[in-house]
Amino acid sequence: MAKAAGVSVTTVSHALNEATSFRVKAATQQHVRDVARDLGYAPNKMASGLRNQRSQILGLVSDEITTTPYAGAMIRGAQDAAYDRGYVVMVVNSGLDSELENREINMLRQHQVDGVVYARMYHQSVQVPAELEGLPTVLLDSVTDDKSISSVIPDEVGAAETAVEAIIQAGHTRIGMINNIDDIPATHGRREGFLNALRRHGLKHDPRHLVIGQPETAGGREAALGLLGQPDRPTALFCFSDRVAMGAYQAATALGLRIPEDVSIVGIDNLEIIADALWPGLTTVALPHYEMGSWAVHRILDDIENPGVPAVQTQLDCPLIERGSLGPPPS
Amino acid sequence: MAKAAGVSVTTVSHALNEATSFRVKAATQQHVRDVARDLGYAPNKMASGLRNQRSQILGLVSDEITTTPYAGAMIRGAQDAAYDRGYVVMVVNSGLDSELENREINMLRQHQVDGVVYARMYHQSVQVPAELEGLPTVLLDSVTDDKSISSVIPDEVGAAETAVEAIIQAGHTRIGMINNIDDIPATHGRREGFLNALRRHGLKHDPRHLVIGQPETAGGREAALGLLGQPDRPTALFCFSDRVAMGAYQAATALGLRIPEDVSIVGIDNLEIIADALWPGLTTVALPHYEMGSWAVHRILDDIENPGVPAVQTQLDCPLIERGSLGPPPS
DNA sequence: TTCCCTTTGCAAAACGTTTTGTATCTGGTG
DNA sequence: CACCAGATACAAAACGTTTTGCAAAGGGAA
Repeated sequence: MAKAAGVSVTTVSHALNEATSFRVKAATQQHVRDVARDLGYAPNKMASGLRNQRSQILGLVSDEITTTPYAGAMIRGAQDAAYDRGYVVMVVNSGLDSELENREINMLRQHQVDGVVYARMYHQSVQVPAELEGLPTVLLDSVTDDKSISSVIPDEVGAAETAVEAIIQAGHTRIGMINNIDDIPATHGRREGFLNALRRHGLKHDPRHLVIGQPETAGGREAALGLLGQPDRPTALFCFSDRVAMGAYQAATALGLRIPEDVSIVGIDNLEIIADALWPGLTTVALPHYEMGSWAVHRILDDIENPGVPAVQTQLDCPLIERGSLGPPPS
Repeated sequence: MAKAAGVSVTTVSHALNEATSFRVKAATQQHVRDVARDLGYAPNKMASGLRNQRSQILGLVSDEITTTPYAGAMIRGAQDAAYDRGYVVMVVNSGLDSELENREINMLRQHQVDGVVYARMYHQSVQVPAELEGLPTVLLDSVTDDKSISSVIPDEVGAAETAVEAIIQAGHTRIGMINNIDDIPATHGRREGFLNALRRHGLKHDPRHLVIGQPETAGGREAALGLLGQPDRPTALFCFSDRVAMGAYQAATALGLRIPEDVSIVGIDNLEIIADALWPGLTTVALPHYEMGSWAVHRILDDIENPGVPAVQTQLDCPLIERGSLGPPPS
């Protein structure tokens, strides 16, 4: 490249780097750039990274990427954000094998990643592996006790409030909830949001209308069969997730109840492949996977470019996505 | 590191690299390794990559990663394979914007990736971008005219044959198919497999029982409503995809038909989130996304380590996954 | 003309490896 | 004792950048 343009490598570097281009005559700069374009020349990041002690690579380590459809949105959010700021993302996933996870983090370190996004596929509390010590780290869809580490999660309470507010606005007063049986943040947050919304509108909470089940379709089906089988059944069901809501659909169908004429159903996730496929479409609250991925990367780059900015724990909003499963209560 | 062990960097390199360790006394080698372990030292891949002209990084460029749940399995298959062979994967995706795609490929080049897996999220025919010229490339879930490029796709014909064979084994003779309306390889391959299986068993093909629709749940629902509404309705339905099959479930339910007692349904995809959630579970043929991702990476590494091996176009088998939607025909 | 300042370009060092060539030491052989 | 071969360790070069310091050239003022 240098010889092609007939100048020294120094000059090439100066000409190509905005910051130092004052060191070279405008005409020379133009010439160098022209030659570079003609040759399809682009600087070798391994060399510049070596010299600058900065690889412009971010690591993304996640757990089970396979079985969940959320992974795509998070990874894409992260990758888009990285691209916008001139970085690139190395993805690594290790299932639940922490031995493997450590070795993979070690590989990322060998590649001199400038920071790591430590992601979970559903909101949970984690222990940051010691291997990440000393590397800028941001938690994605997870939190930890150490408040010096930034994190981003969905606003679980707010999500549930949004869903239940919409149900109340539609006119319902007997509202049931099918919650998750697992002891995870989403379970508690969504329960709290559900109760908040009821309280805010002075609606009495009937404990028999709040049931728990396995957070899959089968669990939702069973729970909904119980809930909708009662004589004073709820006229609307707020479901822990879209998969649970799908079970509620099945239960309603089995009981001969039409949606939303006889019973309204609202979920959480906005899992398009399910929410769009149900008939009628499922009104639900979206979890901001893309946005969280993007936020995490921006945060880590802020940290890298400006070390020492204080850590922040964020919750992102969850918007209501209306399809057709929420209507007025039967009269 | 060198000074910590009290030897030269040369010796460190030789001691740590299996291949050249004969150059150093066994005792010294052990000592160097001990010190390295204590220090948590690991060689800088940017430096070794620069020296070796080999980054040990693979690029994975894909289209819409967001909206499809297949992405996770393909990426994980690729990443696992890469890890096993000491490589790491940079993921990049560009939607349908080929301008952006080119810039992202360019970034991969700057990072000196040793090869690129060019992936699509559903089986299709592609044009390999000129930017990849000169880089080892393998197509994942896609093919192109250029036979010098290796590729891996699902065996569409075989997948359909597997599904329809199973239906025939269960005793059905009047079998319908809901195919995709789009002109893509999967459409043609699955149609061919359907007809092959019928022919092989001497079953007459009734053209009215082969219909097409949008490849989503709504399309499947409409098509199935038509198919199952006829007096001489098929006793089993082979659906283009699991999403279409879900529509068929809805149609069957609407018509008061039980699955599988009144009508059997078989899909393609093994999209767990749907196939597991349907009630009863959907018997379907799995598309080997994980395996394809893995195959693509192994292929590209074979090519890198042993340049000049001839290209190969592969089709991977698609196994039947039995759940509960296939039974004997009503008597 | 002389001096000095500014502009423009280059040489050299450094980043952390790997590899090649060479020096030193050891021990065995003639 | 002299010599040589093998074993072992090190120095130096190279990979492709960025950055710093320096030199050459150009131009203005005295």
